[in-house]
Amino acid sequence: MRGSSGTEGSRRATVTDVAKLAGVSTATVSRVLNRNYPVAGETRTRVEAAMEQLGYVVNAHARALAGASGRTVGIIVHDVVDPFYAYIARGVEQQAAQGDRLCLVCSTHGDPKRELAYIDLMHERRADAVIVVGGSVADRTYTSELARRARQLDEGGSKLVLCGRPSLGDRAPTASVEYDNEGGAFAITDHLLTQGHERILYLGGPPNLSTTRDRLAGHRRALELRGVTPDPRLEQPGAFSRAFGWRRLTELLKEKLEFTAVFAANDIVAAGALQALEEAGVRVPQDVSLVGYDDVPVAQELRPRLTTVHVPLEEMGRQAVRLAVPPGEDDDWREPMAGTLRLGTHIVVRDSVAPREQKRRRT
Amino acid sequence: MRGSSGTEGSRRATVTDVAKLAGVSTATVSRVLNRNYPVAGETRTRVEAAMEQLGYVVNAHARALAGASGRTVGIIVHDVVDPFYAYIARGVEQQAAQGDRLCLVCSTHGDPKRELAYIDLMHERRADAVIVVGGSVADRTYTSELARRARQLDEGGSKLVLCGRPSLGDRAPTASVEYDNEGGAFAITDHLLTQGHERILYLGGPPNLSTTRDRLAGHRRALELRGVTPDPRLEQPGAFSRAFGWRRLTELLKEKLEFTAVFAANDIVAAGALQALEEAGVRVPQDVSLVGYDDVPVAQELRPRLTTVHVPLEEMGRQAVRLAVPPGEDDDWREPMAGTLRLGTHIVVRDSVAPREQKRRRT
DNA sequence: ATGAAAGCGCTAACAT
DNA sequence: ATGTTAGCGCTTTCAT
Repeated sequence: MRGSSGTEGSRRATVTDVAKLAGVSTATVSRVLNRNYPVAGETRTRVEAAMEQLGYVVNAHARALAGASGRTVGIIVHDVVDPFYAYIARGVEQQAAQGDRLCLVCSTHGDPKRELAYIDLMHERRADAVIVVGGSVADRTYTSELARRARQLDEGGSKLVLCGRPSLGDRAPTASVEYDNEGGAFAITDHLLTQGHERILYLGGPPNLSTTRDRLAGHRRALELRGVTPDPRLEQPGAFSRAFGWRRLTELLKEKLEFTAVFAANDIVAAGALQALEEAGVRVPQDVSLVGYDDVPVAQELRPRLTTVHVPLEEMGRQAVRLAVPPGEDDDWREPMAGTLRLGTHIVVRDSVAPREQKRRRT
Repeated sequence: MRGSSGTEGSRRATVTDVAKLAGVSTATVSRVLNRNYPVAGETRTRVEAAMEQLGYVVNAHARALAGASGRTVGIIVHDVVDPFYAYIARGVEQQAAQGDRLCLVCSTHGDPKRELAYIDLMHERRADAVIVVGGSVADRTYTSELARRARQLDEGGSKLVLCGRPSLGDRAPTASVEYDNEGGAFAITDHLLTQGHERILYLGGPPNLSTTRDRLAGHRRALELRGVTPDPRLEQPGAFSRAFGWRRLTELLKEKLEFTAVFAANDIVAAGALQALEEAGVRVPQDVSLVGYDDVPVAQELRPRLTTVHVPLEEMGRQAVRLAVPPGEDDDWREPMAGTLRLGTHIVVRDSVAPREQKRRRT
């Protein structure tokens, strides 16, 4: 077998090779490639045969350099295996594919520096859009760096899209897809309140992340509205991980902190919390009620099935792409959609919440 | 704010602009960009200042066209939200990032035609490696199309990597990372057999997929070795979805099919099966034992916690990249690793299997 | 240490 | 309908 490792023999075929073999000009080859211009049927056949014979594969770099779009959208997440991000990524990918685009995907693992670096990398690739997903840290220099990139991208005709985080305001030309994070938190805390719970432990989520701040804000607003005085001990942010949920709650249980319900910052944290409760012999929901956030599939696998807030993850991903690139099949340049979008959330009631009255073991 | 939408005003800055502003040649700009060649400190500073001032962002397409690698690896999965693929993707991404590469990711949703089309798209992008993940269908023309692409890629100095599927043999120049699929299935069926189960229902997995065939093969081998006659009614492939697991098992239960254990084709199917069992009032593991495959996180959330086969997903992803591109930090061209790799699997015993003797409700 | 110039493979005017 | 040609933005000999 030939060419078993790159450096020898047959160079890749180019339009010139194809043109030569087919006895036409490179322009003609380009035309059959792009089906944009009339080409005689017989010529087309000849060119296609030549391509086939040469195993010709068009060079997207050359094409992009010559003026065409790179047909790429970039997406930057914390972690591709986290279902929150995975579902958004799925929406992005789906919508991108519909516009005949490929996705560049990368993970920052929560490091804002990496996020900025990846934006640059994607800009270098001339992505049509760069979508940064998930909460952002509240940090002056980070924010202004981000804004700077938004401007750079925009000047080059690309778009920075914020997905699931607050807009940068008019400080920068971005599109953004948000969801009613605060509202969802309000609603589910209210749900707990309605069931008679007042000592609600808020557990998990990086304290500096916009996501956490918004959820916490909704939580507090609900508390206030019912005249429940917030207890700082009951606010225990930390991380968005199962391990954190388990560990912190285990400690808290050991410390005999009093609460009748747990509001986990997301479903993953809830899974960890549930394990901690289970191990401590605390029954859910009879002894303690538990809710999560996001409504990712694991919520349905937990026992009891988790009451949580549904977030339209996949839809957010799709909209993020729509906001930045023309949705049509072909290359038509009808302007992309609006500049900012806010999707709704709603609570999904399952089996992890019970009225406070049923409890016996805790206050 | 300027340039709010592409088509107007300031074109993107190029090396030429930078060179002009810094009062040097484009060659010099290129040199400071790549840090490959000596450049006077003072010159470098001046060039960097110019870049900063112009908001210069190098064009990766031009760079790639001029001969550099595109620093991209492509990965093709069935679905990015399926944890089996997500974890492999994570490994790929991680290893790619280590080599300073970005990942192109796309989903076929199980359609081989799309898979082939995506390979082409990635080839057009001149990806250093194209990694196709997951089982493959047994289809003559598909296989030869795949082989053809492997050859094309190889001639161009890229590599097609098969991850989690059988190699194409010497029909084509590919690298491949497999895992002991058959062995894992053998082991877990044997585990069931050891507990006294003989009527084991194999549930789920597309029948035409290599993954299913291998798992089923291991399952049958274990059965044979113990002299258990296989009952065709007990082999119920179908799909790799929770919905399938639930639906099919619900039907089977209704038909009073007799079995004392269920071997779900993967953990997701197991989740569906567990729900069906639960709804039918069948206790797991007292009445029926249940096992899965893959050992993805949901296995630990199910109640009872699922006994399953661990597959080194992330590691597979990492190795897939190593096989195709030089692992080093920098561009050194020490040859990539071996051509084919087979990783081990092992069973993880949790709480979803009990000895047959304990049962009362079913034979 | 730096500059000049020749491409890399393709597309898009502009001719014919 | 098809051919000619001039770039796109960068890297890279080859000079100096």
